[in-house]
Amino acid sequence: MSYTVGEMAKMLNTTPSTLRYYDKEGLLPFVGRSVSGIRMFTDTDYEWLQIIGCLKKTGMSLKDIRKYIYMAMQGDDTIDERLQLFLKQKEAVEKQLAEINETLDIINFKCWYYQTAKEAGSTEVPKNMSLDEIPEQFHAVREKLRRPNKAETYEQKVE
Amino acid sequence: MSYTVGEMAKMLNTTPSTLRYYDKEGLLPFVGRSVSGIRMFTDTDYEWLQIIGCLKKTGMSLKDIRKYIYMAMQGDDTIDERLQLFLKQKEAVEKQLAEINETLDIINFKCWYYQTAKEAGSTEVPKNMSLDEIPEQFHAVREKLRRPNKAETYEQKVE
DNA sequence: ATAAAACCTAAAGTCAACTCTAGGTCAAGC
DNA sequence: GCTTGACCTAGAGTTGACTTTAGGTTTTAT
Repeated sequence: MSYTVGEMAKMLNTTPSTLRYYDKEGLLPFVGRSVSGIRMFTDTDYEWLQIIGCLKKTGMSLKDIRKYIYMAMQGDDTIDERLQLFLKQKEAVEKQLAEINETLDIINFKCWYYQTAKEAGSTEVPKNMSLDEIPEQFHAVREKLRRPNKAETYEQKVE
Repeated sequence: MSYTVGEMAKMLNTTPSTLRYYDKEGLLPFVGRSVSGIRMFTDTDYEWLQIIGCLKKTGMSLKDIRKYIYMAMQGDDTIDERLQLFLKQKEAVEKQLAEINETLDIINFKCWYYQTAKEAGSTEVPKNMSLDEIPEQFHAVREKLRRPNKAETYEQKVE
Protein backbone atom coordinates (compact mmCIF):
# COMPACT_ATOMS: atom_id res chain seq x y z
CA MET A 1 0.00 0.00 0.00
CA SER A 2 1.41 3.38 -0.92
CA TYR A 3 0.45 7.00 -0.59
CA THR A 4 1.19 10.25 -2.36
CA VAL A 5 2.66 13.22 -0.56
CA GLY A 6 -0.78 14.77 -0.19
CA GLU A 7 -2.32 11.64 1.29
CA MET A 8 0.55 11.16 3.69
CA ALA A 9 0.35 14.81 4.71
CA LYS A 10 -3.32 14.34 5.60
CA MET A 11 -2.57 11.20 7.58
CA LEU A 12 0.05 13.08 9.58
CA ASN A 13 -1.98 16.23 9.86
CA THR A 14 0.63 18.33 8.07
CA THR A 15 1.09 19.78 4.58
CA PRO A 16 2.68 18.41 1.41
CA SER A 17 5.09 21.35 1.42
CA THR A 18 6.36 20.38 4.83
CA LEU A 19 6.98 16.79 3.77
CA ARG A 20 8.79 17.95 0.62
CA TYR A 21 10.83 20.30 2.76
CA TYR A 22 11.79 17.44 5.09
CA ASP A 23 12.73 15.38 2.07
CA LYS A 24 14.88 18.19 0.69
CA GLU A 25 16.59 18.51 4.07
CA GLY A 26 17.50 14.84 3.92
CA LEU A 27 15.11 13.59 6.59
CA LEU A 28 13.34 11.17 4.28
CA PRO A 29 16.01 9.21 2.40
CA PHE A 30 13.77 6.13 2.61
CA VAL A 31 10.96 7.54 0.50
CA GLY A 32 10.76 5.96 -2.95
CA ARG A 33 9.60 7.41 -6.25
CA SER A 34 7.40 6.25 -9.08
CA VAL A 35 8.81 6.02 -12.60
CA SER A 36 7.61 9.54 -13.28
CA GLY A 37 9.29 10.90 -10.16
CA ILE A 38 6.35 11.07 -7.78
CA ARG A 39 7.03 10.28 -4.13
CA MET A 40 5.51 7.00 -3.00
CA PHE A 41 5.11 6.74 0.76
CA THR A 42 4.67 3.31 2.35
CA ASP A 43 3.30 2.21 5.72
CA THR A 44 6.87 1.84 6.93
CA ASP A 45 7.56 5.42 5.89
CA TYR A 46 4.54 6.42 7.96
CA GLU A 47 6.19 4.83 10.97
CA TRP A 48 9.37 6.78 10.32
CA LEU A 49 7.40 9.97 10.05
CA GLN A 50 5.69 9.25 13.36
CA ILE A 51 9.07 8.91 15.00
CA ILE A 52 10.27 12.10 13.34
CA GLY A 53 7.16 13.84 14.64
CA CYS A 54 7.79 12.51 18.11
CA LEU A 55 11.36 13.75 18.17
CA LYS A 56 10.31 17.09 16.78
CA LYS A 57 7.63 17.50 19.44
CA THR A 58 10.20 17.03 22.14
CA GLY A 59 12.23 19.87 20.68
CA MET A 60 14.85 18.05 18.64
CA SER A 61 16.12 20.06 15.66
CA LEU A 62 15.68 18.78 12.13
CA LYS A 63 19.46 18.57 11.87
CA ASP A 64 19.68 16.18 14.80
CA ILE A 65 16.75 14.18 13.55
CA ARG A 66 18.56 13.81 10.25
CA LYS A 67 21.58 12.45 12.05
CA TYR A 68 19.39 9.81 13.66
CA ILE A 69 17.81 8.86 10.32
CA TYR A 70 21.26 8.52 8.79
CA MET A 71 22.31 6.29 11.66
CA ALA A 72 19.28 4.10 11.14
CA MET A 73 19.98 3.90 7.42
CA GLN A 74 23.47 2.60 8.19
CA GLY A 75 22.03 -0.50 9.77
CA ASP A 76 22.86 -2.57 12.80
CA ASP A 77 26.29 -1.04 13.40
CA THR A 78 24.61 2.03 14.87
CA ILE A 79 22.17 0.28 17.22
CA ASP A 80 24.02 1.35 20.31
CA GLU A 81 24.37 4.93 19.13
CA ARG A 82 20.64 5.05 18.53
CA LEU A 83 19.94 3.54 21.92
CA GLN A 84 22.10 6.21 23.52
CA LEU A 85 20.26 8.88 21.58
CA PHE A 86 16.88 7.74 22.85
CA LEU A 87 18.14 7.35 26.40
CA LYS A 88 19.41 10.91 26.24
CA GLN A 89 16.16 12.08 24.74
CA LYS A 90 14.25 10.34 27.51
CA GLU A 91 16.24 12.30 30.07
CA ALA A 92 15.60 15.52 28.20
CA VAL A 93 11.87 14.89 28.00
CA GLU A 94 11.66 14.00 31.67
CA LYS A 95 13.39 17.26 32.47
CA GLN A 96 10.94 19.06 30.21
CA LEU A 97 8.06 17.43 32.05
CA ALA A 98 9.40 18.57 35.38
CA GLU A 99 9.81 22.09 34.08
CA ILE A 100 6.31 22.25 32.66
CA ASN A 101 4.94 21.00 35.95
CA GLU A 102 6.77 23.82 37.67
CA THR A 103 5.33 26.42 35.36
CA LEU A 104 1.91 24.85 35.83
CA ASP A 105 2.32 25.56 39.53
CA ILE A 106 2.96 29.19 38.72
CA ILE A 107 -0.05 29.34 36.42
CA ASN A 108 -2.27 27.78 39.06
CA PHE A 109 -1.02 30.33 41.53
CA LYS A 110 -1.84 33.13 39.10
CA CYS A 111 -5.31 31.69 38.57
CA TRP A 112 -5.90 31.78 42.30
CA TYR A 113 -4.36 35.25 42.46
CA TYR A 114 -6.66 36.75 39.85
CA GLN A 115 -9.66 34.83 41.14
CA THR A 116 -9.04 36.38 44.54
CA ALA A 117 -8.43 39.78 43.00
CA LYS A 118 -11.66 39.49 41.05
CA GLU A 119 -13.70 38.70 44.15
CA ALA A 120 -12.09 41.57 46.02
CA GLY A 121 -12.16 44.00 43.12
CA SER A 122 -8.45 44.73 43.29
CA THR A 123 -5.12 42.97 42.82
CA GLU A 124 -3.96 44.71 45.98
CA VAL A 125 -5.82 42.12 48.03
CA PRO A 126 -3.94 38.98 46.94
CA LYS A 127 -0.76 40.96 46.46
CA ASN A 128 -0.67 42.04 50.11
CA MET A 129 -1.87 38.82 51.69
CA SER A 130 0.40 37.31 54.28
CA LEU A 131 1.44 33.73 53.81
CA ASP A 132 -1.10 32.36 56.28
CA GLU A 133 -3.96 33.81 54.24
CA ILE A 134 -2.77 32.00 51.14
CA PRO A 135 -3.53 28.32 50.46
CA GLU A 136 -0.50 26.25 51.43
CA GLN A 137 -0.11 24.79 47.96
CA PHE A 138 0.94 28.23 46.73
CA HIS A 139 3.41 29.10 49.46
CA ALA A 140 6.44 27.69 47.68
CA VAL A 141 5.51 29.31 44.38
CA ARG A 142 5.04 32.73 45.84
CA GLU A 143 8.35 32.56 47.61
CA LYS A 144 10.07 31.44 44.45
CA LEU A 145 8.55 34.23 42.39
CA ARG A 146 9.61 36.86 44.87
CA ARG A 147 13.09 35.85 45.85
CA PRO A 148 15.66 37.52 43.58
CA ASN A 149 18.35 35.05 44.64
CA LYS A 150 18.08 31.51 45.81
CA ALA A 151 20.14 31.89 48.97
CA GLU A 152 17.73 31.42 51.85
CA THR A 153 19.87 33.43 54.23
CA TYR A 154 17.52 36.33 54.79
CA GLU A 155 14.55 37.88 53.13
CA GLN A 156 13.82 41.30 54.48
CA LYS A 157 11.88 43.56 52.21
CA VAL A 158 11.47 47.16 53.20
CA GLU A 159 10.34 49.79 50.74
CA MET B 1 17.34 47.31 45.87
CA SER B 2 17.94 47.81 42.16
CA TYR B 3 19.90 46.06 39.47
CA THR B 4 21.43 46.89 36.11
CA VAL B 5 20.51 45.02 32.98
CA GLY B 6 23.59 42.83 33.31
CA GLU B 7 22.85 41.91 36.91
CA MET B 8 19.23 41.13 36.14
CA ALA B 9 20.27 39.05 33.15
CA LYS B 10 22.48 36.95 35.39
CA MET B 11 19.72 36.51 37.95
CA LEU B 12 17.39 35.26 35.23
CA ASN B 13 20.01 33.23 33.49
CA THR B 14 19.68 35.18 30.25
CA THR B 15 21.63 37.92 28.45
CA PRO B 16 21.48 41.72 28.58
CA SER B 17 20.72 41.76 24.86
CA THR B 18 17.64 39.65 25.38
CA LEU B 19 16.34 41.91 28.12
CA ARG B 20 16.96 45.00 25.96
CA TYR B 21 15.18 43.26 23.13
CA TYR B 22 12.19 42.54 25.34
CA ASP B 23 12.19 46.14 26.42
CA LYS B 24 12.31 47.33 22.83
CA GLU B 25 9.39 45.02 22.02
CA GLY B 26 7.35 46.63 24.77
CA LEU B 27 7.39 43.76 27.24
CA LEU B 28 8.99 45.77 30.01
CA PRO B 29 7.11 49.08 30.28
CA PHE B 30 7.56 48.92 34.05
CA VAL B 31 11.36 49.19 34.00
CA GLY B 32 12.63 52.57 35.18
CA ARG B 33 15.72 54.50 34.20
CA SER B 34 18.39 56.43 36.03
CA VAL B 35 18.90 60.12 35.25
CA SER B 36 21.51 59.16 32.71
CA GLY B 37 19.22 56.71 30.97
CA ILE B 38 20.41 53.43 32.46
CA ARG B 39 17.77 50.75 33.12
CA MET B 40 17.14 50.16 36.83
CA PHE B 41 15.46 46.83 37.56
CA THR B 42 13.71 46.35 40.89
CA ASP B 43 12.68 43.23 42.79
CA THR B 44 9.15 43.74 41.50
CA ASP B 45 10.49 43.81 37.96
CA TYR B 46 12.18 40.52 38.73
CA GLU B 47 8.78 39.06 39.56
CA TRP B 48 7.37 40.31 36.27
CA LEU B 49 10.26 38.78 34.42
CA GLN B 50 9.66 35.47 36.15
CA ILE B 51 6.07 35.52 34.96
CA ILE B 52 7.19 36.45 31.45
CA GLY B 53 9.62 33.54 31.54
CA CYS B 54 6.90 31.22 32.70
CA LEU B 55 4.54 32.23 29.90
CA LYS B 56 7.35 31.97 27.38
CA LYS B 57 8.27 28.49 28.54
CA THR B 58 4.75 27.33 27.93
CA GLY B 59 4.96 28.55 24.36
CA MET B 60 3.26 31.92 24.51
CA SER B 61 4.53 34.37 21.89
CA LEU B 62 6.15 37.64 22.92
CA LYS B 63 3.29 39.44 21.25
CA ASP B 64 0.72 37.74 23.46
CA ILE B 65 2.85 38.26 26.52
CA ARG B 66 2.96 41.95 25.70
CA LYS B 67 -0.82 42.01 25.56
CA TYR B 68 -0.91 40.57 29.05
CA ILE B 69 1.61 43.09 30.37
CA TYR B 70 -0.43 45.92 28.87
CA MET B 71 -3.53 44.56 30.55
CA ALA B 72 -1.76 44.43 33.87
CA MET B 73 -0.53 48.01 33.41
CA GLN B 74 -4.11 49.14 32.90
CA GLY B 75 -4.98 48.15 36.44
CA ASP B 76 -7.94 46.52 38.08
CA ASP B 77 -10.32 46.92 35.14
CA THR B 78 -8.58 44.03 33.40
CA ILE B 79 -8.53 41.56 36.30
CA ASP B 80 -11.13 39.30 34.72
CA GLU B 81 -9.40 39.36 31.34
CA ARG B 82 -6.17 38.34 33.01
CA LEU B 83 -7.91 35.59 34.93
CA GLN B 84 -9.36 34.26 31.70
CA LEU B 85 -5.93 34.37 30.10
CA PHE B 86 -4.39 32.28 32.85
CA LEU B 87 -7.28 29.83 32.86
CA LYS B 88 -6.82 29.39 29.13
CA GLN B 89 -3.07 29.01 29.58
CA LYS B 90 -3.66 26.40 32.24
CA GLU B 91 -5.70 24.37 29.77
CA ALA B 92 -3.02 24.74 27.13
CA VAL B 93 -0.28 23.61 29.48
CA GLU B 94 -2.28 20.63 30.65
CA LYS B 95 -2.73 19.62 27.04
CA GLN B 96 1.00 20.05 26.50
CA LEU B 97 1.68 17.81 29.46
CA ALA B 98 -0.54 15.10 28.08
CA GLU B 99 1.17 15.33 24.72
CA ILE B 100 4.64 15.13 26.18
CA ASN B 101 3.61 12.12 28.21
CA GLU B 102 2.47 10.47 25.03
CA THR B 103 5.75 11.11 23.27
CA LEU B 104 7.55 9.85 26.36
CA ASP B 105 5.72 6.56 25.86
CA ILE B 106 7.09 6.40 22.34
CA ILE B 107 10.59 7.19 23.52
CA ASN B 108 10.41 4.52 26.19
CA PHE B 109 9.27 2.07 23.57
CA LYS B 110 12.22 3.00 21.38
CA CYS B 111 14.60 2.57 24.30
CA TRP B 112 13.27 -0.93 24.84
CA TYR B 113 13.39 -1.54 21.09
CA TYR B 114 17.05 -0.62 20.72
CA GLN B 115 17.98 -2.30 23.99
CA THR B 116 16.48 -5.50 22.63
CA ALA B 117 18.13 -4.97 19.26
CA LYS B 118 21.45 -4.43 20.97
CA GLU B 119 21.19 -7.65 22.93
CA ALA B 120 20.22 -9.55 19.81
CA GLY B 121 22.67 -7.81 17.51
CA SER B 122 20.00 -6.76 15.04
CA THR B 123 16.94 -4.53 14.84
CA GLU B 124 15.21 -7.35 13.02
CA VAL B 125 14.60 -9.05 16.34
CA PRO B 126 12.42 -6.41 18.03
CA LYS B 127 10.97 -5.40 14.68
CA ASN B 128 9.58 -8.86 14.01
CA MET B 129 8.44 -9.71 17.51
CA SER B 130 4.82 -10.64 17.91
CA LEU B 131 2.80 -8.71 20.44
CA ASP B 132 3.01 -11.41 23.10
CA GLU B 133 6.80 -11.20 23.10
CA ILE B 134 6.66 -7.48 23.80
CA PRO B 135 6.08 -6.05 27.30
CA GLU B 136 2.43 -5.10 27.64
CA GLN B 137 3.21 -1.50 28.43
CA PHE B 138 4.39 -1.06 24.83
CA HIS B 139 1.51 -2.76 23.06
CA ALA B 140 -0.55 0.38 22.61
CA VAL B 141 2.44 2.41 21.42
CA ARG B 142 3.45 -0.09 18.81
CA GLU B 143 -0.04 -0.31 17.44
CA LYS B 144 -0.28 3.45 17.29
CA LEU B 145 3.03 3.80 15.48
CA ARG B 146 2.06 1.23 12.89
CA ARG B 147 -1.52 2.06 12.14
CA PRO B 148 -1.60 4.46 9.18
CA ASN B 149 -5.07 5.66 10.08
CA LYS B 150 -7.72 5.04 12.68
CA ALA B 151 -10.22 2.24 12.07
CA GLU B 152 -13.19 4.56 11.87
CA THR B 153 -11.79 7.02 9.35
CA TYR B 154 -12.13 6.09 5.76
CA GLU B 155 -9.22 6.97 3.54
CA GLN B 156 -8.70 5.57 0.10
CA LYS B 157 -5.33 4.00 -0.46
CA VAL B 158 -3.48 3.89 -3.74
CA GLU B 159 -2.00 0.56 -4.72
C1' DA C 1 -9.75 15.09 -25.19
C1' DT C 2 -9.39 18.30 -22.26
C1' DA C 3 -9.63 20.64 -17.94
C1' DA C 4 -8.72 20.52 -13.18
C1' DA C 5 -6.23 18.83 -9.57
C1' DA C 6 -2.11 17.07 -7.70
C1' DC C 7 2.44 16.32 -8.40
C1' DC C 8 7.51 18.12 -9.30
C1' DT C 9 11.85 21.56 -8.47
C1' DA C 10 14.38 25.60 -7.37
C1' DA C 11 14.40 29.58 -5.25
C1' DA C 12 12.64 33.43 -2.84
C1' DG C 13 9.95 35.06 1.10
C1' DT C 14 8.30 35.00 5.92
C1' DC C 15 8.32 34.94 10.85
C1' DA C 16 9.77 34.82 15.58
C1' DA C 17 13.18 35.47 18.55
C1' DC C 18 17.05 36.56 19.14
C1' DT C 19 22.20 38.20 18.34
C1' DC C 20 25.60 41.13 16.75
C1' DT C 21 27.68 45.57 15.15
C1' DA C 22 28.80 50.27 15.16
C1' DG C 23 29.20 54.29 17.34
C1' DG C 24 28.72 56.48 21.35
C1' DT C 25 28.02 57.62 26.84
C1' DC C 26 28.71 56.62 31.76
C1' DA C 27 30.89 54.89 36.14
C1' DA C 28 34.42 52.52 38.96
C1' DG C 29 39.07 51.45 39.99
C1' DC C 30 43.89 52.82 39.80
C1' DG D 1 42.67 62.03 34.74
C1' DC D 2 42.58 57.78 32.35
C1' DT D 3 41.44 53.25 31.21
C1' DT D 4 38.30 49.65 31.20
C1' DG D 5 34.16 47.56 31.28
C1' DA D 6 29.18 48.09 31.40
C1' DC D 7 25.75 50.71 29.68
C1' DC D 8 22.92 53.05 25.60
C1' DT D 9 20.44 53.03 20.61
C1' DA D 10 19.48 51.92 15.90
C1' DG D 11 19.74 48.86 12.76
C1' DA D 12 21.57 44.88 10.28
C1' DG D 13 22.27 39.89 10.38
C1' DT D 14 21.21 35.07 11.80
C1' DT D 15 18.71 30.80 12.54
C1' DG D 16 15.27 27.40 12.13
C1' DA D 17 11.37 25.85 10.19
C1' DC D 18 8.58 26.42 7.30
C1' DT D 19 5.59 28.71 3.24
C1' DT D 20 4.91 30.69 -1.13
C1' DT D 21 5.84 31.44 -5.93
C1' DA D 22 6.85 30.40 -10.54
C1' DG D 23 7.06 27.44 -14.08
C1' DG D 24 6.45 22.99 -15.52
C1' DT D 25 4.71 17.73 -15.77
C1' DT D 26 1.52 13.95 -14.58
C1' DT D 27 -2.78 11.95 -13.16
C1' DT D 28 -7.70 11.92 -12.70
C1' DA D 29 -12.25 13.02 -13.82
C1' DT D 30 -15.80 14.22 -17.13
